[in-house]
Amino acid sequence: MLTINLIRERKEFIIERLKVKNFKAEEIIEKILALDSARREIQLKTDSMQAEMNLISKEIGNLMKSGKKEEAEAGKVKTYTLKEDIKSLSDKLIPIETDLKNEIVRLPNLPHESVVPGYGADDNVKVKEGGVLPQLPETALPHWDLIKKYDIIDFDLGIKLTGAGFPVYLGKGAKLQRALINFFLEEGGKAGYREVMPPIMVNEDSGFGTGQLPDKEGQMYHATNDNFYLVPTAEVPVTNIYRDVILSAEVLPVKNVAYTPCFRREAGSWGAHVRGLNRLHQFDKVEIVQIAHPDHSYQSLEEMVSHVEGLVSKLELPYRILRLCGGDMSFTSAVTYDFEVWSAAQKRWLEVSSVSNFESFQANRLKCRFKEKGDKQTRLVHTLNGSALALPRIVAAILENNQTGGGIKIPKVLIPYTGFELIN
RNA sequence: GGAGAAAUGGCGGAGUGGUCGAUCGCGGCGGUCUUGAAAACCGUUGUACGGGUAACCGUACCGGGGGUUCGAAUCCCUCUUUCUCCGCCA
Repeated sequence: MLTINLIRERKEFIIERLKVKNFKAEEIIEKILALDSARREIQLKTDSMQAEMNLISKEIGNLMKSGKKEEAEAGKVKTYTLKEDIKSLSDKLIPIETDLKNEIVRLPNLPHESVVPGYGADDNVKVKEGGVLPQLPETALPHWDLIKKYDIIDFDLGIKLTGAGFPVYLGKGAKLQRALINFFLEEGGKAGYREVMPPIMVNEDSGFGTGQLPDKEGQMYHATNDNFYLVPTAEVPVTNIYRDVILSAEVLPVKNVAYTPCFRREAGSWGAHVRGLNRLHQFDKVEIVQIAHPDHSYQSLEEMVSHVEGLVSKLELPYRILRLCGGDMSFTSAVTYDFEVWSAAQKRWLEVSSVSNFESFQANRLKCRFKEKGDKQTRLVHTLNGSALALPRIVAAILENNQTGGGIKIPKVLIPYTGFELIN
């Protein structure tokens, strides 16, 4: 959520910037500014009426004390109409404030000045490519055939237990999941992230804080009896730790890493290119989250990108890093880097990580602020997060890229975690 | 799930209708003293919105929401959370 001050002061700038995200902001901004000035006008009136009211009440108190009952009664009479006026004015204020918030929430985050305009994946900018593309024989199998061959993931069983998109990991398949989770958490710890194990259901306030609610309501599983949402990513509970919190500047950046299963309804668009592990309703992910000083958040972003790069290269997966164009970025992001790994049998790049700086956009919703030592004013922090990493497509790439006649080779760094070198 | 008690500033803890944004203690910050530190002493100490170039001023906030009253931290209703006891339970 953009701050009202920014909208007031830099209207034209916002409109220009949002064009990069192909978002037409003029109309909403005009509406916001009109509501905002209406709000201030009413508040000014109610505040001064309230001040008068407080004054009269004090006088009545004093008169009562000194026994001047009649004068006190006269004072009371004065308040009756004043009280009614205040009530009717503040009743007007409520819908204005609601409308104002509803409108502000519709504005996406401003893309950073370095973000290029564009409409989709084709306009993204390749920043870097690493690793070696494996040469597989013509007989190489896609991962959905490999998992059947070695009996390590069962989709049909998942359909029986729950539904499509809820795979059951078996034997070495399950151990591989656990190994990857542990590997990612350990690497996060080495990079200075505190490990967090959060709840995987969150309340409405948390959903709002990170921007899933109200817009993306349909993308989350909703436990309606208790009004809880299954988390679509650990970003939600972990970032919300800092909702309504004022940090002191010395503790920044705050770095947390968390593993959670992730639940996404992802209505529509199921077909050939989302076969196997390419898209699931439930999957595992390790997420890194930073709360940063606004002056240093881009340093944090670069650090996170190189952390993720370290992970994919340690797993010996060919990868490329993209900077998303305006049109392909999320609503809340200011800058996003996507990581893709090469899936050799599908002959496709698969997105395995998205690392973003949200600047103060989430912080403003979260009311997460910090204070400089000796400073009276609070300022909004910057929040950042990134997958480090999401498991299913990493598994798909490992399975496909490392297949041999004798089985699937486990990347060296993972062997201490899996306890085996080969899936056969 | 049932019965009872409670929720106050960073923390502890007063305050049961009027000058209370809130006594006091601890902590934090600034200072005096000291070669330095500690101790002692003095001062200071929340957030948001609005007005003002600023100094500053106004308003709101005592778990959340609503009500009674000229006036609510204090009374009433409701929700949430915590604690104690009982029940159930991995």
